[in-house]
Amino acid sequence: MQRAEATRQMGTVTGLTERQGAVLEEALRLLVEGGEKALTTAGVARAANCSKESLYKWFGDRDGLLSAMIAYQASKVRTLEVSAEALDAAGLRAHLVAFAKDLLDVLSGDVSLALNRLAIGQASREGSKLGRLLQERGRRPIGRRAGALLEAGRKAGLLAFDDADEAYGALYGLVVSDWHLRMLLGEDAAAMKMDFSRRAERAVDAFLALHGRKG
Amino acid sequence: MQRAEATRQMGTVTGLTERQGAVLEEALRLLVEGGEKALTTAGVARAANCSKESLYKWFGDRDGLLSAMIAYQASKVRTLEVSAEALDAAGLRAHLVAFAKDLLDVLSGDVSLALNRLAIGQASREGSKLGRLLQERGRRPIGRRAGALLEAGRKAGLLAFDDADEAYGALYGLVVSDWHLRMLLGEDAAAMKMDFSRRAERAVDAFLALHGRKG
DNA sequence: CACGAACCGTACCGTACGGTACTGAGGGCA
DNA sequence: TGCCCTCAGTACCGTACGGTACGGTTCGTG
Repeated sequence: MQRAEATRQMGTVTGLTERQGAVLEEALRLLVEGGEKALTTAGVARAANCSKESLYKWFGDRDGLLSAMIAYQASKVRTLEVSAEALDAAGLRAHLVAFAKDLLDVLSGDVSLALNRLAIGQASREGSKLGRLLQERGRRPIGRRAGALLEAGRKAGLLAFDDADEAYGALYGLVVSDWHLRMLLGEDAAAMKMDFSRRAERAVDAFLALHGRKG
Repeated sequence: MQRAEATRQMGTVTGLTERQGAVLEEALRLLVEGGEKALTTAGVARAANCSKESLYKWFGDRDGLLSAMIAYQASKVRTLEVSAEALDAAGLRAHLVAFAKDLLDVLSGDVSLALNRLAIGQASREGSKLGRLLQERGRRPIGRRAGALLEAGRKAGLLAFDDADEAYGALYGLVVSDWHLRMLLGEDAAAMKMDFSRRAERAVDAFLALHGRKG
């Protein structure tokens, strides 16, 4: 029974057993608490009550463990798809504000910050494998959600822009500005976190002033 | 004579001898080439033809060396002050575009990216001492230059905004968007670097559409 | 010339990490 | 019952790094 439970797959996507997911969970906890330096193979094994040998069997080597952590975390964050309902101006604004607030919440999350720091720290060597993984699994889904929303807004005659990527870039910049970098550099996220809603609304209003039709 | 030259101060600000500056230069080169992993005390000593003992005498410990590298690099980047001449609309736009292009150039520079990666990698532990140093020495001078420019634009009746910080945040976001993070994650900067001028102009035009007076 | 300060080169030490090998226990399966 | 597979726990190895100590050299100074 215990054996069967351990072998059962977590989800069809990840290809990990529940046991392995629990190990990755512990690894993420260690990373959030102490940074990359605290993420040693012996430490993960101890924290997760497993042997180093199992770690190497499951994930290959330390880099494999790091990649698995990113993939695992990305698999947990599900971006809700925008409903294709008919949009009016107020609905579009509400959707944009919700998107902006979600974006700020995700970027300021402990795990997100820790994984971004990890990938950035490794970006100089090894062809930035982790960086690409983080981009594909973390950033691109968010961009797709925003892209669909912007496209829907244009189809409904509420937005005007030539290049969807450029419009999304403007929205992203207005929402995030340099906050992400400042949080990555260690500025207290809690102090900045106040009033994400207000910030999201101001940014969306500015974006609509740029790309909204008939104000 | 050679001794006297070695003792001469580089600049009144840094408090470093030329020899020490040359050592930091080599350390920065190593950091840019191989990332933090390549920045070992033995490696710096070998590359700079100095002894590890001297390194520890001059900079205290490894963290002191890292801090000195940031301070040294910041002392080299001098932000040209905006001339307080009378501004017209075209002049303001030109100044803003120049600022935006400088900002993109600085952020995409090899040394800047390497130092940001270094500080971000260390942000989790030690209270992010390097991160704060990088903010104070690197980011704040740039912000002051932009702030002065925006204030001059408002005084000349060319710009309208309530909060200068918020206006600067919008300008920064429109110019940089997520490019800085993507470069930090290892995305090829050279491929993105094309057409910084064009990007700066589009961003400034958007900013002026938001905060410019009489368009 | 003699003394001392600064410094280079190198050898050295303790430690910590990544990765491997071994042992023993528990449970599925015939 | 006996076999086998998996895994936890631990001991082990090689390496690499931060930091320290020492011998030898150069150069300024009295």
